[in-house]
Amino acid sequence: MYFGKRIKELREERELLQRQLAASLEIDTPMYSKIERGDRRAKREHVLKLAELLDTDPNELLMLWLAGQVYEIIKDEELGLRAIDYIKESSILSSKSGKL
Amino acid sequence: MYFGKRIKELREERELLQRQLAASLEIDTPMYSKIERGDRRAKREHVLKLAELLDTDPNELLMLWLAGQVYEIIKDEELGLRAIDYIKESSILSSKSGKL
DNA sequence: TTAAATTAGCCAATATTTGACAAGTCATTA
DNA sequence: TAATGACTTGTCAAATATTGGCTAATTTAA
Repeated sequence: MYFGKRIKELREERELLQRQLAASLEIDTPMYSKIERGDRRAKREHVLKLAELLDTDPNELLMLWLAGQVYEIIKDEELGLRAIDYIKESSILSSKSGKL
Repeated sequence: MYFGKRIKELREERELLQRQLAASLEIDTPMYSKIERGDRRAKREHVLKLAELLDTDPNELLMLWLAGQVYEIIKDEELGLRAIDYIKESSILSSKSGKL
């Protein structure tokens, strides 16, 4: 499950149209369509707004949105998994102790 | 240990000057300095070239370089670690089975 | 103090991303 | 079949971000 697929799923459950969500996000329908298909990246504010509009957990959407961005970086990289393991190990995120 | 810090370490071990590496990479010294301090991002080709010039494992440098980029995305995000855990779990990387 | 090495700040060139539009497909219905 | 509505595709210019290079400042070492 990835971000675009998830918001499409939720939109269909709520029986909303792309043009309705697009209007709420103040973007045009083609743009929204592209976000749903992963062709364009949603802005952070759009993710939060979508969680509202779709009445769903913003953290779930944010997490999927972030994962998508990280994936974009490592998808073609042999060492991608090792790199994210390395980040986890250095545990700089939770401890706020340093930077990469 | 992060990318910039590591190449600085290696450079000093080899007793090389920034301007020497900069010249080899065909960028100017201030630019190289910024890469070392994490102010600017090295290009992938620069990473490989640096591994050569510093006579070190290219995979180590590439991994650190990737980790730095991933870190840039999640560093200020509460959900950053969950996002990378999610990527690992979905194991789309090794299996090449899908996308986020 | 000098000179070399490194860093900081700025700016223009370049690249990437964004949003908008027009036109297209596809499915449904009159 | 024709028309309508929902969604998608492609293209383009505007807005943003990134890059590289220059000058000047700062730090370091002799």
